[in-house]
Amino acid sequence: MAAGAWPAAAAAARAAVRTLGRLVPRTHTHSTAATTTSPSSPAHTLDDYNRLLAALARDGDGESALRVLRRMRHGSPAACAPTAASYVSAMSALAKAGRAADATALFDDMLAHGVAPDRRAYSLLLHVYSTHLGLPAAGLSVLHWMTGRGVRPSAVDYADLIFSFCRAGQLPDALQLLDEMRELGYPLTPHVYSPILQAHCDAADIPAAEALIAFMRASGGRSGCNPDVIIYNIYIHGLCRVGDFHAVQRVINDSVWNWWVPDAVTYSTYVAGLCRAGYIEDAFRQLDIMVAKGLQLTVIGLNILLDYAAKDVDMWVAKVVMERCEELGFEVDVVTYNTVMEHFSKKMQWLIALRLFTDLLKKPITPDVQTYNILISSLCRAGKFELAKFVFSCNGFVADTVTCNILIHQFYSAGKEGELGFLFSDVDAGKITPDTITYNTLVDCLFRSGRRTEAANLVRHIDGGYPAEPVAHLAFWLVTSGNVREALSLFDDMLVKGVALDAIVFANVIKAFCRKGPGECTDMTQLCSVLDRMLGIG
DNA sequence: GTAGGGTTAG
Repeated sequence: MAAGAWPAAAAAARAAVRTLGRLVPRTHTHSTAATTTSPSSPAHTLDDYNRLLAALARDGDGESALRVLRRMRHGSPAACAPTAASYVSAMSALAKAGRAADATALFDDMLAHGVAPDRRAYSLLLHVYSTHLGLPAAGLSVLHWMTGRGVRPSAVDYADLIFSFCRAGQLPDALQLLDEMRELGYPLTPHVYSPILQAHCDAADIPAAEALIAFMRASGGRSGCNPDVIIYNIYIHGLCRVGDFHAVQRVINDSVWNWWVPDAVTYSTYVAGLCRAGYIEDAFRQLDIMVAKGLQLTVIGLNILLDYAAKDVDMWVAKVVMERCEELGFEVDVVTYNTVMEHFSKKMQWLIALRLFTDLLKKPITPDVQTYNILISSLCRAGKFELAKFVFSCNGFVADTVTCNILIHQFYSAGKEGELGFLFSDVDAGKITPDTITYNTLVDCLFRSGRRTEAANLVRHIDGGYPAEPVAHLAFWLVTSGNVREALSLFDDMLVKGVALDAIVFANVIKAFCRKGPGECTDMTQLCSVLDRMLGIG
């Protein structure tokens, strides 16, 4: 699907660029010449621009879309002023490029340039607010706004909002919109109901899920909203989560009477649920049943099965099952390899993990960052630090924060922190951005290797000073190592700098005191006085 | 609109 769409989009973009190449002035200095040579057909030119923008939207190339838009505004001929359609494409390109906030800014830009938004523009703005930015309330105000301006929202707009309210945990708002849709005569499809059902299932509220499905069935006749296979799959997943496998079996048994046919996802969900609950044998039994029905386990189902089979039964099962799946022509993807490699890595079987990695390279599967991180972690755990460094420096591998965290932890644990230069040079160059876990790990490592002052200095300077989690780690270590006075002066210093003590710091101080050993009474007294000082009441 | 994977914690 995606594989076909991309070349098509790229071809469309290329075609549009070719067309524009003839019509658009190449540089501003030659604009006069270009204007004279180009046929003066502004309508045609605008159409070409919009076709180009549409192609860029499909490609998610926000930067180029903005460039094209600028060119339309400032380049000549002036007749190419962007229309609502141009803005919609550019917004869509930005949203696809992960620049949702820029997309909403572009909508304002459109208004500022006196271009009236059309229905698509409103819908896209609503979509970006609700789905991309996770701000359903803002999306809802777009809905009211467009309604007020006489633009009737589509059923998709409502579905967008319902989905986004559900995801934000605001179920009552979603239900209210559903009512509104019904009152206004919009068609209610399973698509609209599914996020609501999902929300009930996520909350393990099975009675509510059942009520919703019963309601759909009851209203099914005329408006044609019988629950479909996806609805039942969501429900079955919910039943699996609460461990009611009898109900799962019943729902599947009753499927014929309820006009739906269980598919590969139904059974994969069932099998995965059984695995998660520890019923591995039942899982394999259902696997047989589904295969007998001509259904294949989906990749995701397979990956979950492998995950749990390896954990609970025997790690060799994972490798055998995976090889068997490949023989049977089941789809196997990078996650499958990562899952199995991780198990062998955790069991200290670095050679097998490495072997799986080389197998993967021979297949049309591309390893991702996680694959490399699992491999690096596995090699470090086995003490193969040179090999880990080699993998790190392999062509085509781009290390991320997790790589960094793994390496710091493992090299410090082995007393090899002196060899981390290769990593820190990438961090300094801005190729890798440290996160909270990086700093927590560094604090732990520095402290354990006896570099207490360095740990304290680090915490004082990162992220503008004293971020909560690293402070909590430092406090834990100071207390457990008996340096309570240093912990107190750390808190004093934070107070002076106006940094409040996060709850997690309190939690860690208490944990540290409780762990210090059997001298509970004296410790408890000291703990109380430390807490008083922290609260500023001592 | 349906299931899945990597790092720290003493």
